[in-house]
Amino acid sequence: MPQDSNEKQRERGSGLGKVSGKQRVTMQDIARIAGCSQSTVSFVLNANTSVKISEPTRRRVLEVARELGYRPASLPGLNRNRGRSEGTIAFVIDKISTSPEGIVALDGVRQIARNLGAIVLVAETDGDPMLEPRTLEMFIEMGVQAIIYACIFTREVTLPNALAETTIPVVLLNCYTPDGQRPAVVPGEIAGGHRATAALLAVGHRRVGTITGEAFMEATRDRLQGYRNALATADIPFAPELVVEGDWSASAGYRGTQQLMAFDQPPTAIFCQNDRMAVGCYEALKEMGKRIPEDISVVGYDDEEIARHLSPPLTSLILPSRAMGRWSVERIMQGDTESDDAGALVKLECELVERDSIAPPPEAG
Amino acid sequence: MPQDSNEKQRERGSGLGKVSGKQRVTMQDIARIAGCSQSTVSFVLNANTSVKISEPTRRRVLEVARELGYRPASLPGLNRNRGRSEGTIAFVIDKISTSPEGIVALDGVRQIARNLGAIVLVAETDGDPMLEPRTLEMFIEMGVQAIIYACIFTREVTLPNALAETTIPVVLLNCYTPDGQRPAVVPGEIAGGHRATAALLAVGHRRVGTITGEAFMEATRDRLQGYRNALATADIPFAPELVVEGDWSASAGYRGTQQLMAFDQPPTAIFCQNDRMAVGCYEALKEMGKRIPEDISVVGYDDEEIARHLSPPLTSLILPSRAMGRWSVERIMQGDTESDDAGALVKLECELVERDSIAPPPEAG
DNA sequence: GCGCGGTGCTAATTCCGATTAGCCAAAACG
DNA sequence: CGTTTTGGCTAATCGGAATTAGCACCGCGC
Repeated sequence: MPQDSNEKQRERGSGLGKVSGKQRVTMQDIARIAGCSQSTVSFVLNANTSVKISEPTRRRVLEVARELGYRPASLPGLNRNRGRSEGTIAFVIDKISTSPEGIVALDGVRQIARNLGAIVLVAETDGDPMLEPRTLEMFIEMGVQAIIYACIFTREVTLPNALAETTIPVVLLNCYTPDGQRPAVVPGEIAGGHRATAALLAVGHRRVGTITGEAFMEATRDRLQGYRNALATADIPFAPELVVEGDWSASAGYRGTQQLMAFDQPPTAIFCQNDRMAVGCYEALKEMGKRIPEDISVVGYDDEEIARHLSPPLTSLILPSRAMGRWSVERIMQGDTESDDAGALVKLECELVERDSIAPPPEAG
Repeated sequence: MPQDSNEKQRERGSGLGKVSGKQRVTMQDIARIAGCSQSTVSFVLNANTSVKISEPTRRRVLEVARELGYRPASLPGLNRNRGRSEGTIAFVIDKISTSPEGIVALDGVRQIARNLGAIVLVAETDGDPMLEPRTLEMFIEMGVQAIIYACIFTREVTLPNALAETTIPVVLLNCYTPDGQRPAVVPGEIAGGHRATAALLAVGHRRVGTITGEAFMEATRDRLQGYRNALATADIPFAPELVVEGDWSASAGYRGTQQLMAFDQPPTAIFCQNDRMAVGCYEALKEMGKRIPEDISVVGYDDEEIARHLSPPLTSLILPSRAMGRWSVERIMQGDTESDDAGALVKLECELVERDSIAPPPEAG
């Protein structure tokens, strides 16, 4: 009876477009569009090596699968009723235990997720080349709603295959891809370096030293860039000798400070590009009998717990970890509706926390 | 052919008992044992109301399903090869961000899990009465291999339903049930309090004050118990006035110390039941012009980061968080083979870290 | 004693996706 | 030039679970 068949078709087809498209995307659908059999789709999607699939076919299948937003329908027939891992967001990070930032970012994620009733699943991969893909694949198979891929150090990453190929929303936190394949958030380090330096310039300092992190790290480059920008803005020529390379450690701060203070014209302020180095800086200055901030001003970066407990309390910049976490979730949610400019790299501001380690330079009164 | 059928049965049945029983438990299996059809099992397990099932049948099915440890086999054909969430351990904790212990415990878990190639999934529930069960159920449905249920404060818990009912291994970390339904690890706080006090008694102190946490907390009770035991062991009568109730905060340590030192016969040593209170204790003592450890000895507890940075460095006790994490995973693994004494409550030792805050009492020379 | 409806269940079907076996054509080989 | 190999793919089938349709039985009113 043709009418029956028509009716069935209509029923099936009606969900096309938006309307929460009743029908799940199945391997059959992909096969039809990609012009191959369901089996082939199965092989491709499972990367089953027991059967060879040509590269073009493989790609076509992958392409279509992505376009249709295929997901293993997860369960056999259960697809429709039980939403296994619906409402869950995966937070995958390389290292979470070593520094507080990861945890703070996670906290931001959880705050927002909580409001939405979403469960946040966390996995730490140590950047392990075996563990990480396995973890990501597992999350995807599991059917999480979105993945937040975070790095403990701000850096460029090549998107893991699993993430490059998946159709579920992915947000990069504290890392980004060169081609902006996925939305990403990082701290505005250049602006931060600028702000830290400007805070010193604002009260009259003209010779501002800085102790950087390791040269190869982006945070170092960017914070230094901000430092230079601030000097330029204030029409102060950049003096290379006032830049000392450190390695984020307290002892590097100690040595760097000694080096800076040994000049005939030592700086009247030091911008330590993280708080741990500021600790070493404090120590060196106190050994020299210098008072902070009367004799010399200091600014840190990262606003770690210790900044509050130094004497005097250290002016520092807050890494927007929590805000990045929040942004990620918000981005995921809005992505549901408007997912056009997928590849925007967003930078969030590093706020300045003014404490008592800055004062006008001695001469400037 | 009866032989064939026999063979098949043998094949199926062979996995009974240990031997990792190849075959997954299917609805068919449940149906056979419960004496009904697969459909019926499906209806019962999905609480599908479109078909009526009598209460006795329903219960029988549920019972059998529980006994066999039924799990939705998850995927359609995937059952055999791909272990979706096989090799994953769920770590569910109430609060992880607020204090380092949770993270350290997690780290211990991950260390061991890593060696086994297992992925650790973390979820923080805030102890939320809605979120927690949802999270646990999700993990169970997801098919994780085991669940570690952790609390940030040592305490007795009533096992969430999801955990009480599930057949997958569950370990309690830093909490336990009164009836020992599941294996559990907690720190040996009584022994710890004993050890802290004994360290003071060993160098000659006879009047040892202590500042406790909040009275309702188990850690407080146990550490105090250890303190009393140590006194008793050294044949020193317990003096109630030397016990001051605090609340774990630095200011409680400060006030408690003032209170203790106001006696005609002030103590020559103070056991602060956590490091934060020891910070307040140090402060109070310094204000009074007392030297540590020459005039008065101090012991902390928890060995937080700050203990190392006090002046003089504080002798403290390490919470065995990492060890508890490790123990949990090991327990899970051995549970595969020998799962008899399920309900053992294991206490792990709190190690004493000797630094420079203990010396013999002034008079005792 | 006969339809009638409800309860409790099952047989049969269906769905998604994995897997096996094997087809076909092009490449390599003799 | 015929034969074997092998790369690339599909048809057919299978398995777990949901679902539809409907069967058997029981009590009930007439």
